[in-house]
Amino acid sequence: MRKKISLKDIAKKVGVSTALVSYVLNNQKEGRISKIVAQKIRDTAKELNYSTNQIAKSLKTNKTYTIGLIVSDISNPFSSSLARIIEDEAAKSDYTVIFGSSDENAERSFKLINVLLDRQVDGFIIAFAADSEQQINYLQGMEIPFVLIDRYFPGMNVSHVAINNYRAAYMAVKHLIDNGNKRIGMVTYKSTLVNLLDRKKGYIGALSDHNLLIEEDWIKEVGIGNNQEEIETAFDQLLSSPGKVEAVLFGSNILSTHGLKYINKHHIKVPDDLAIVSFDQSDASSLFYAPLTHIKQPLEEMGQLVTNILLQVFDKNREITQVNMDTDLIIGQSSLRTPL
Amino acid sequence: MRKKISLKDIAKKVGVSTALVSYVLNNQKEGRISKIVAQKIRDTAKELNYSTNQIAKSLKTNKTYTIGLIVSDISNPFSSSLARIIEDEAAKSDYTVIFGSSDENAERSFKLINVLLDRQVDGFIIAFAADSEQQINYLQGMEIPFVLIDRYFPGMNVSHVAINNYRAAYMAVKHLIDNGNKRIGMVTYKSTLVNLLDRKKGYIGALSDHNLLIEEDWIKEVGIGNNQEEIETAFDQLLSSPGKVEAVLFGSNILSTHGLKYINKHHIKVPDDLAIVSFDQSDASSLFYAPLTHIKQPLEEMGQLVTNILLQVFDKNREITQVNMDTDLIIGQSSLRTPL
DNA sequence: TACTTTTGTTTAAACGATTAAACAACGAGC
DNA sequence: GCTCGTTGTTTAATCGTTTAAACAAAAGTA
Repeated sequence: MRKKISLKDIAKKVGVSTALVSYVLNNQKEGRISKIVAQKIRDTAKELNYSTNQIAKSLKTNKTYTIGLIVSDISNPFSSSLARIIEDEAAKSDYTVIFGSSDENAERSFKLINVLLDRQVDGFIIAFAADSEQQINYLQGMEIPFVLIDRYFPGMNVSHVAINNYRAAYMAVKHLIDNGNKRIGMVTYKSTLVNLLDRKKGYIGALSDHNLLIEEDWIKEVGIGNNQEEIETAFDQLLSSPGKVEAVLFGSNILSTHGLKYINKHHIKVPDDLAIVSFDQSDASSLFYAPLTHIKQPLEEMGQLVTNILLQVFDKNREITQVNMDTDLIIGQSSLRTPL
Repeated sequence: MRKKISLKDIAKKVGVSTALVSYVLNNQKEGRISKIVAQKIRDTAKELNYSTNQIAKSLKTNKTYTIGLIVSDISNPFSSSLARIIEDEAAKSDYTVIFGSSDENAERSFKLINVLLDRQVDGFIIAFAADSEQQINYLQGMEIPFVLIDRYFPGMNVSHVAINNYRAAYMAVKHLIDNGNKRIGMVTYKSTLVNLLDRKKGYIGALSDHNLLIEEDWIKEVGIGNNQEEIETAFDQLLSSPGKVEAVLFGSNILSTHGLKYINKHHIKVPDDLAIVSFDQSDASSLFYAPLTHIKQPLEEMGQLVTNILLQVFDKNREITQVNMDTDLIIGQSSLRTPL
């Protein structure tokens, strides 16, 4: 790689000190610098196509204008959509984003954090895996700014942006109940992540408030690196009489995609044989014959908010902000049983 | 943010110079350094939880171990899958990835490149937008390593990893022809990108080699920031008699997703009323009632290869490597017309 | 005229690492 | 005892910026 033009090069060409060049190019000491020299410096900078070496600048200023983003898996649409929103929002304030995928693995996430710390990121936006409390303590110990996205850890005094999972699940199940379903199951992840537990609680809460049966067997939990197979057995069980469910709530878009595949394969009639509501949708669901009723997360707002909270922390606003946004329930055919 | 431990801190604590600490921690001057002191330095480094300030190291060594990745849109599954593969492959060699989305816009891409250059990335992996020849010249002028992914520009002496688009389209259309289709349309992007033009050429080549009609009106080109609407009118035209097509080739997974939505909405019978083949699939297509026949790009190999080519260039292997990989045609129901 | 201020610019240290070169102490060889 | 080579460590420059402080010259004030 050809060597880049430095302040020194400009200084030499104009015949001044690098300090003066730096002052001019950063618009500092305005009024103290002769207009003629300033203009000459600016012209030469442009002529030589100068641009700052951010590495050097960062070393001096201890600021990299870089945000570390740790998601579960960047190839997952939820993560990548978020990444795009964060990228755009960060760019507005001249920040760039370095990312890494943790695969819901606390150890991997810890490694990533350290790699990014060595690179002196100014702060983090993190979707922590389960059991990451000590990583939170670690980051707090270093006093490095960070904001959680999607996930939250009760009892930990940390900023986060997520949705109101209890309410979302509650509304979804209530909707199913309102539409005549009584035997309602849920397919979710086996996980100790509080956002997922809240979804389960919301599901149970709605059933309980409406005096409906809560059956252990109707809550199916699959592994996080979930495979179609696990979903298949879960469904085999949910749909086998006796104890067959009439409706099911999916805990994520990936789960519902797998579920819909099963449903397609076994020619189950939605919503008449089985009513469905899901957390999030995917491109996939738009192709399902019965448009999917789903909980819609305000991803755009969430991504922008989480970025801006982090930027505010950079500006020394050290308050803790914990936001659990409300979601909309988008009603499609998949949950609207044909009246008899 | 709490100040990080530096070499100086270790040096002071152990009572040696920073140089010695640096040598020890980098395993240099082995055999020259007393084992006792070396051990003491290592212990203290661990005790103080030292880790390198990459920014300082980069400034001195002029190497950031960072790869700039410019994709069309990180929230698009093709890009994000690729990003994940590149992330993993780069991590194996201790590189991190900074990304940006160009939105197929050459100007945006140019800005991104400069932002990443200021951050001293060691090289780029880029899916250039159309009309980016001068950006290629720009990068070559600075002698900064870069490799193109997915896209290529004939006549430019640049490394790239992509697929053999002509062959892929040719095989897809041949498959349709072999299955009895004669009136075959194509839905693609309006673009001067050579990879897309090659797809069109492959489509035309196959038709021509089999002495089939090539109708201008059967090639529908939609804008890149494509919307469902454009696809709808394209399909309205393709499927209106006279001149109705029997089969269609989609130029990308996004296009086919939109197309499948249309097909669902209008209750078109696939493959009997319309046979379909697509470039790439998505989660979406797996939910379509007729499993989608599609051209499968070897994304994993491509991502790994492009990363490794770049890493090789870093190691002063300055050869140009241009790879157009072969694709597989995955045959599903969507193209297999029921024999009469 | 002799000061203080203002204006315009330079000096030099610093950020945290790397690394060639210098240096000191010691043992070996003759 | 003198030189030389080896071993172990330090010195100091450097990467490209930033920035407080110093400085010099010109302008203002009394």
